[in-house]
Amino acid sequence: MIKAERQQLLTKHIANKQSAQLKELSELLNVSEDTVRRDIKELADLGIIKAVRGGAIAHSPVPHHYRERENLQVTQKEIIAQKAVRFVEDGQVVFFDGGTSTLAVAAALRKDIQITVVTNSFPVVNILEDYPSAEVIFIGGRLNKKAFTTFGSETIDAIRTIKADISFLGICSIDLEYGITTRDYEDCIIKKNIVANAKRVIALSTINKVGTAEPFVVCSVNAIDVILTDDAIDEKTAALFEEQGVLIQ
Amino acid sequence: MIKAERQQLLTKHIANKQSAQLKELSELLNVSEDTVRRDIKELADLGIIKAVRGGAIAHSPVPHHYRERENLQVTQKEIIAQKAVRFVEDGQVVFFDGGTSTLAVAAALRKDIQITVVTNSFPVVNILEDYPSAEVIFIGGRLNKKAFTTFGSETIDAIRTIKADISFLGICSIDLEYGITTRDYEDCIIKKNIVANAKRVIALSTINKVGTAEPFVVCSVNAIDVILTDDAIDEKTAALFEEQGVLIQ
DNA sequence: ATTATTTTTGCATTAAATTGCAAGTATATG
DNA sequence: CATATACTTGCAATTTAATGCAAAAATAAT
Repeated sequence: MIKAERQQLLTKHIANKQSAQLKELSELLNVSEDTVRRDIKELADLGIIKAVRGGAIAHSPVPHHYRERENLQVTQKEIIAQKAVRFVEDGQVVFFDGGTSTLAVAAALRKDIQITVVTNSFPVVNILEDYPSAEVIFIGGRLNKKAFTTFGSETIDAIRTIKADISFLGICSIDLEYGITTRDYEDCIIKKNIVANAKRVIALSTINKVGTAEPFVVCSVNAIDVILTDDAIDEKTAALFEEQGVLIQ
Repeated sequence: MIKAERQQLLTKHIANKQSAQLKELSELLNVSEDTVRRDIKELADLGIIKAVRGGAIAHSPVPHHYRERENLQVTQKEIIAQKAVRFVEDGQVVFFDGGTSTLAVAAALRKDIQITVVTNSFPVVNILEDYPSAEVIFIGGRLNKKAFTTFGSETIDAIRTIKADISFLGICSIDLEYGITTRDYEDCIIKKNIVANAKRVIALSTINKVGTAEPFVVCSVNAIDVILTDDAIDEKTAALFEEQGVLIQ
């Protein structure tokens, strides 16, 4: 049996049984437990199943709570957030996109800030509940249970009626040639409308997302006003971004 | 059985039974009480269940910060909620007003229910995030940081565009003569529009709210289809309500 | 076809995690 | 206060994971 075939079988088995042990898989696939372990690791790296001690389990369909994922790259996001809050001034209308980067920015705002926040992200609202002087406008729509945001035509319509002073945009991928791109279609449409309706767009991107591209195009690089990253970008690339009229920090 | 599988089982068991003791879990999972204790600790650290002396209990479906007001009348609200869920059927569009009574109803829905929920209440969304088959439409607007709901003209506009099969209305005060009334003006406007746009209005009221009145009038009693209370109402009053075409339970 | 190169696989060794037990400590309950 | 119950801690036995290495298989190059 070829490796790919074996891994397909393994995946299917996990999908049916929800979980499986090394020994059981080793017997089923007629290979050593080491090989099963390696297969599991490969499939887990691709996000297809989840490797656990003793075997593998199916990926949980819905995350328990969005706070779980908040822990990824906390320090990098903190760096970006500190850069970002300097752009926010009292009296402004500020839009927060979904995602953990923008969430970190919201959490980094000083408690007494007097701004109007517009968002379609439930986690952002959770943070800002405790900010007495921040007026919060929530953009309604259909609930995305994975991202904890709203989406759909109502959301789009609402975004179009508000022209924010600053819009913080969480970035999936950004590239000089391809612009800003996302993996998710609905997310792309939302971001497109955010960009189109903001006076100033500030994109938040960890350095490893720079120079990558995804299927759905949000906008070209020159539609962005500022890009904030967690680390210094090499001078050559920085110059190329600045040629496009983008401030990169 | 591998650890991950065992912990999944434990989680499920707690979710069903709401609580469990060490011995019981030890027998169910065929491991020592020490191991159960360690599993509980791990799951508790992830926030999935809550460890207590002697075993574990389910996390309250309502997040902590919403719970301040929940202290009072939990059992009464549970009684109302159990009455309420019987009115909900798969395929319906159901509106949930803000407030703890309606929240209790949302929490009492069975996990696999297939309905479309419309609400302007953040706590309701928090509950329904874990309901895989429930489509959730959130009504946007300005954030009310005390009630954790949205309000304002956008909210009203959105409510007007949706005609729910059932609307659950949390009641401040209800009286045969004065009808349904509230203390808060904005809340009154919201409720007014909910009542005007629902096919069937189910009002939720603890018995002590019957026969009281507040400044702002939502609607007269005959605009309500059903009133659910936590205790039997005296027959004379009940008859008077039923004269107005209201089913009272 | 033959050789070289890469990939895959299984095994041995080492490192790490899990588990149950026991002794001591803390907490509840009458 | 006394007693029972539950919790903590350390430890040893067992299981599982990671790593390096060599043989086998597959693939590419000649």
